[in-house]
Amino acid sequence: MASDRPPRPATQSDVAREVGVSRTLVSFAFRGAPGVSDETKQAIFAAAKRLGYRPNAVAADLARKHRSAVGLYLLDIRNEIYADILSGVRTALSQEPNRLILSVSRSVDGEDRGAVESLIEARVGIIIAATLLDPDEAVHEMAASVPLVSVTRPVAGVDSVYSDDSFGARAAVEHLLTLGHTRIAHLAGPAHDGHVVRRRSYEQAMRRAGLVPQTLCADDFTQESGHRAAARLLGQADRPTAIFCHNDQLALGTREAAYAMGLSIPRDLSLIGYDNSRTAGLHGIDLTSVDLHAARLGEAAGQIALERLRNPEAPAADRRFTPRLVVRSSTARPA
Amino acid sequence: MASDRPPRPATQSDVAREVGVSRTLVSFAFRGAPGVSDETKQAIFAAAKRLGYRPNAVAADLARKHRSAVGLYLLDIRNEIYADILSGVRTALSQEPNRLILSVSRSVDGEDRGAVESLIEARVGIIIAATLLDPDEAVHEMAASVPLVSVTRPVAGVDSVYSDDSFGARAAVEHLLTLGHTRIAHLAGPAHDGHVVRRRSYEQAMRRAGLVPQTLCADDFTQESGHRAAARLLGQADRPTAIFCHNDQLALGTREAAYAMGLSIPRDLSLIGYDNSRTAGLHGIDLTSVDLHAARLGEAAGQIALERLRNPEAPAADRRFTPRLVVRSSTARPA
DNA sequence: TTGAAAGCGCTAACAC
DNA sequence: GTGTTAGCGCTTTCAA
Repeated sequence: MASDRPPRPATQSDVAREVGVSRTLVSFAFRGAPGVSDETKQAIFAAAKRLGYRPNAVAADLARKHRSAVGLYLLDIRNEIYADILSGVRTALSQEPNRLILSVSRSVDGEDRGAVESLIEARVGIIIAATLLDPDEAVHEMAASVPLVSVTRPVAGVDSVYSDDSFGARAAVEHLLTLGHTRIAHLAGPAHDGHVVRRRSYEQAMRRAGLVPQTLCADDFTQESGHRAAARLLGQADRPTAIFCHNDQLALGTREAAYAMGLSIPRDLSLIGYDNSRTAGLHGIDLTSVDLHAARLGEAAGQIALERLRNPEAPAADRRFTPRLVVRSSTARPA
Repeated sequence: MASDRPPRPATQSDVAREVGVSRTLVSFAFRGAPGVSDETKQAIFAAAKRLGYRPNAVAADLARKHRSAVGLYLLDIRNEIYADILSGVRTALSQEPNRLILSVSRSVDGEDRGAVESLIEARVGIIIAATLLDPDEAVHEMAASVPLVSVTRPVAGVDSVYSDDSFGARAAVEHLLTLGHTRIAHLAGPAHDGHVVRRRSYEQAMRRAGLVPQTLCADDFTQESGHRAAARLLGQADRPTAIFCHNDQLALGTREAAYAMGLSIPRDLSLIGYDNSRTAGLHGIDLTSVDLHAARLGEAAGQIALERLRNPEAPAADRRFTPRLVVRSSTARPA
């Protein structure tokens, strides 16, 4: 109800006046700083409650010299790995008092400086960014304004926490090769800096096996784009017997496209995704996928962020995790 | 690189000094306010760029009288409907300059005042909350500190945007009744205020049909909880032939539990979810589900928030949408 | 243990 | 079109 809301929210001064102490003490009391007697504290909290006082984080942030808030940028809220990364970051920060400010990209198809800018303007002390699609120079530019931890993508000279995409992609392709596939296509996302590792690794593995790589780029990383792109790929005369997709969403889209064309998985088409999302493991989906341990990446990123806040001059961290191929029944020998 | 970062970020004053004008003009220029000559504007932007100036949103927020930021609280980042709600809210706000501040609950199992508090402390002008699990009084308390729009849950006297859960649940149960089921169980989430509508509606529909309702509450709204609860339910001697779940995640967990016990869907068990998430529509999942049009709820909530900001005294909005049962192949006549 | 006072970087009257 | 000025609510020395 709008009507019974006070016109002006209570401030520290109001509480101080009510109790008959100075603002300083109220400030100390609320931050749990030492030097306030227990009685005073009680009186302050009681008065605060009476007045409906809420600390103003905006004002506190402004007054504080040291910026300790952590900004977290997430590329795609519909992709589970970002939820996992968020959990991981929270785990890492849970013991610390740092505030976490979230920023989710509004474009699924590429660079979104706006979302990161808003974090910079919110004056966070450090930004954890998962996943940056911007060109390397742009990332360096951002990192010049505020410390940055890049998650899922290594950037030279910038704190980076990522999974070995080269290893993951190779494992996927080799799995298909071992099964006897030769017409293996790759469904990539749009080609952004730092997002071509899986693709390059796929292409290398193919060439090393004496095969011709065929890469198709989807418009973005969503299931819908995957569906569209896969429809093209599968409509070809000499269609591939296996497709390795940049992520699970593209793979799920591919799967729908295949079924829509009357193809069966894995009989007519073997399929591999990347992320090992919950959906991939569902009965009836059983999608072979590469697990990049997103929650662990997030946790590591959170720890690195805290260290960076403590020590701005330390050399850039570079933490690489090894992914794991999870084989399910979406892959089999070619017919 | 940490080393080439300036110790103190540039401020409006720095830019003003560099250009040789007053801070006011810099402020006006950056906000696009009228009254700054084009030349001056150019000079200001050039200087800002040179100095690496970034507006400080924290300071701006503090100085501004009128709070226009919109805070969005999301209960569960892993549930697609919240991503849909976010999209909808963004659509509604896209024409307006209001900043959107996100807050995601850290507990999936219940009330999370902390996440809402942080929004209050961030001094947002209004909070859009999806979904509040707190008791009614608690919601009223929050709404006393800051205008609130409750999404997916109607709260008397508070702006509410929701879907007709009673209708949705009835449609689900009636679908199962029509198919000939009599042992229909309901898998609910934990019983929170405002989250018993689907359950009550289920129970009513059952009684009306002369049947005995059997409701089981999962620990929270996740797939894992659904799995656990369903395992109990399906382990019974006289197990149900159909289960209507509070949401898709619980339904997917139920599905896994069923398959793990060697049951087949829909042959041995008919299953209905709620949310009509993307996963529900995948080939091989084909989950019958109730679509509550989350994106539309989000958009309506965004619009209502903007109106409330303009007119604090207007009577509380109450916008109810009608859901739609989407029948797929997870439901069939009992064996 | 407490208080006074000087900002933090910006906005928004208001005056020129 | 441009400048002056008084805060916004809080933190944080520094003194008492």
